[in-house]
Amino acid sequence: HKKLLAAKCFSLKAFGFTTCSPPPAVLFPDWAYKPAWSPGSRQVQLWHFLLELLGRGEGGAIGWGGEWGEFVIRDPEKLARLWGERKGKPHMNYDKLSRALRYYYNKRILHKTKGKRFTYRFNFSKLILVNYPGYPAPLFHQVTSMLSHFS
DNA sequence: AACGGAAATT
DNA sequence: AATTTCCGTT
Repeated sequence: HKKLLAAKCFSLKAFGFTTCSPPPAVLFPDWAYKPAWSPGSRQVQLWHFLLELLGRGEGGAIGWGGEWGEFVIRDPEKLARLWGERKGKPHMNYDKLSRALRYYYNKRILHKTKGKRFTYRFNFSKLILVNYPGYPAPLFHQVTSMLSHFS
């Protein structure tokens, strides 16, 4: 149960929040409270992880690009290594990580910037609506202001 | 490098 | 369900 709580706080971090002070019960949809073995439950998602690194300006492996929501993977194998460490998959590499990114195309979470090497783009509007249907309006504004980075 | 099918994993 | 693994094709 403690692990699930950590996952909730991590999701907060993914959107640029450093505390869990607003009650998690208000912030998270039902699936966040399901046990790990339950169908439909999840733990750390790849897009959480990417936003976490981008949010703290990690600098090395990944960084924001020029367009709205666009990001560039500067060191693909390093990013894969970090992701593998987070998920406990020591044999993770960019070939496999990028397959997971391509599965995001149909989910409307990500989009490829064609012609730009290692460059993808978040569909931020969909991201909030699709994954956090009951997102409270004040937090939505906090998220969008964090992302105004690009305006 | 990037794509996407297919099967396996958790 | 969300990847992970593998791999043939563009």
